[in-house]
Amino acid sequence: MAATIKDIAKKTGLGLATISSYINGGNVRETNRIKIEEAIEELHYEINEVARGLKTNSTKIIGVVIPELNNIFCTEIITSVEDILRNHGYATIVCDCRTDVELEKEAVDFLYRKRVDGIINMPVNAKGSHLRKFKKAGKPIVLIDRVIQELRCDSVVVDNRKAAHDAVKQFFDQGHKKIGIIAGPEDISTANERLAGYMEAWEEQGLEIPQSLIFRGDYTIESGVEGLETLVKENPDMTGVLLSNYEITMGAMIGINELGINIPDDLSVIGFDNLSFARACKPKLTVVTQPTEEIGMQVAHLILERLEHPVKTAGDKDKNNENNRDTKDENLIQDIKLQTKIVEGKSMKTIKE
Amino acid sequence: MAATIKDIAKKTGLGLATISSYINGGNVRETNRIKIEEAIEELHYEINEVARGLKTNSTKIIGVVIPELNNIFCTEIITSVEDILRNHGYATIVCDCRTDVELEKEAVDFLYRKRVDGIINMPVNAKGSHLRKFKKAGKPIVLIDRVIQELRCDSVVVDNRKAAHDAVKQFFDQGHKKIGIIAGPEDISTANERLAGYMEAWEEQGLEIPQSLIFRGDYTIESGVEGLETLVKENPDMTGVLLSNYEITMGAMIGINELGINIPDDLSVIGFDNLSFARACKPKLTVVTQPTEEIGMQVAHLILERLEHPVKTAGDKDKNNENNRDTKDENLIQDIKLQTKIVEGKSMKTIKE
DNA sequence: TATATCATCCGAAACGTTTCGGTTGTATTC
DNA sequence: GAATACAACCGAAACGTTTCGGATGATATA
Repeated sequence: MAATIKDIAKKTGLGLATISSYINGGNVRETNRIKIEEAIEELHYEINEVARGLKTNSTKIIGVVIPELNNIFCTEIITSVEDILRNHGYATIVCDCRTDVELEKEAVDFLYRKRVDGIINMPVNAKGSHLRKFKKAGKPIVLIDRVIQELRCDSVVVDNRKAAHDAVKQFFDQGHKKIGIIAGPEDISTANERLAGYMEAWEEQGLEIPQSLIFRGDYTIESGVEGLETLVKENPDMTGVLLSNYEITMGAMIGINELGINIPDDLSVIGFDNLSFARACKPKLTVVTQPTEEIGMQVAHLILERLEHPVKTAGDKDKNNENNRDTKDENLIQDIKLQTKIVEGKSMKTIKE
Repeated sequence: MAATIKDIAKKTGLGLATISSYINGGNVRETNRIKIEEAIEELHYEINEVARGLKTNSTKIIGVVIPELNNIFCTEIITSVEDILRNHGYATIVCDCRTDVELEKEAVDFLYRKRVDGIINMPVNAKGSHLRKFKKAGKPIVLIDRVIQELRCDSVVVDNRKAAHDAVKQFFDQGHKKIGIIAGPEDISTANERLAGYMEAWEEQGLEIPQSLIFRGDYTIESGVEGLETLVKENPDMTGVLLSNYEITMGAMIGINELGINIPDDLSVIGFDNLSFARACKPKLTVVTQPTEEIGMQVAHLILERLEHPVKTAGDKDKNNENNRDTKDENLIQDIKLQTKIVEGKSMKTIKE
């Protein structure tokens, strides 16, 4: 049906190899160049990337597996990643796995069968078995936002512990004593790190944390609503609360709205991410923001680097470095950690002694 | 490197065709089944979809081209589409074209070269030349949200005119007289339809619209901020405003916040989309909501239908129906139009006579 | 003019599947 | 036990590229 390189060869009277060479940037005689271009135009020839991929054993596609497409933190990063990869000739297949481990594995397997050249993953949890195929095949893997202990590979994360610590410290500095947190689920490392930062700030004050001030949500809007209502009910004396991701922040604002709580007079809050949302809240929210665009840039550059200088797999090593096996790889691994910052709003009250 | 069907054949002593048949659900003797499965396990065989795609001339991939990944309206729809397609054995490649016509064309061309089986597009503007290749190749196209006049193909849209009309009518019903709108850009059909609905409601009242009440934004947060500030400044007597998409709604809320305007006492508003955001606003916003999940479902089913019963291209027709050319196709085309609904909040004031 | 150099061109083989048409072997029927 | 039916099996060709090694022709050099 569609025109092939053979049709072009036939039409121009040239050989297959010549057409192929021309298409891939090779030189041909001027008269032939014209003939080829005319034939391409006339037959509506378009290169068949499937065939090319089979032959070259590289698809120029990077797989991206994220827990949720419908999540601004993810999409901001992906937008940034895509931009850079596209400018380097790579396309992306984005797979949303609905925060489901099964679907995540399916997505990774699917991408493997599609023979993508590398994979970028914001993992659902801290296990990494689903990525083993890629590791074994020597194809680059870059993790976003969450690291996987059992799988050594490049990653880009933010300093979650410090982010939460600094936010909670700000509460203490402003004279707050009862500071709550709506944390994320236990199987997500960022959630645990943020909770750890929260605890660390308490420890610095030499204070014991009342357990009732910690609510474990699951990074959803609903858990934000529920968390806020629970915390407020169980801690009538709570004066501040840290909302540990964007969905929880939004959920908490809904709860605050419905309960008729006044910010910052009744309660001070520090939210997370999405500056536009923070500005649209009344009063404007103080939030911790993550450098999503920067994350995307780092991720993209990391994987491009690996695509050009692949890490040797164990099988490739020659006799010389049989002893220091893997050490080279290990040394090459890059763990990039970026810093968050706090953008001041009007949701924080200063409590006088 | 990676194991192939040949390796399995060699290892099991069976023929190539047998392995292939087994992989595709064919029957083999029980003893052979075990041998094959063992070999697959041992050699870590994974089917090569690139090779399969070349041979079968079908990739089981649907391309999705949208103006912006970083847009909740888009991602909600895609999430829903993806879910259904995946359950029918199709994967998706999502391309964000940054609301740029050039990039949109590049994305479509890219997907064509990748030989995707069909394409779903939320077009940047009303021209459709970028999709011609797919039309010509007889591959299904489904448009979302915006129709393209010159290109007859399936589409799923919402009744934008009625959506805006009903919202504005509600303002009039509540006694408002000076009702503004922050509209979208002129080259996007939904923006024009919503503006038309706004005008229609005015006409029903037999009133002339002061031009100063109409602000043309571009569907971004920034234009929402700017639009609100402009409208308020130029129309001190404006009592209500319709915000014609989610970004504009958020932007307007930022503007309202910064100007210290009280809702609904100083100004009543009706926003668009994203119910969670509406609930998080203070007071809770009244919004027009679009059925994103339903849109996604319809889109997915439409393209699945077409994949199974492809429309005949002009070239395929035989002599018998040479006269009624294309009529069959035309009749088959489905334009699905869905309705929005208004979710009441507390951002609307009733004005007494 | 003869030789060397170099750009351009070429066909065949290969990538890993699916599929066609045909062969083998087992079970069923008479 | 022969004839029949049918499931299971098989190799070769094909899908549309890239690439290898070599052939051809034009130009520069002697």
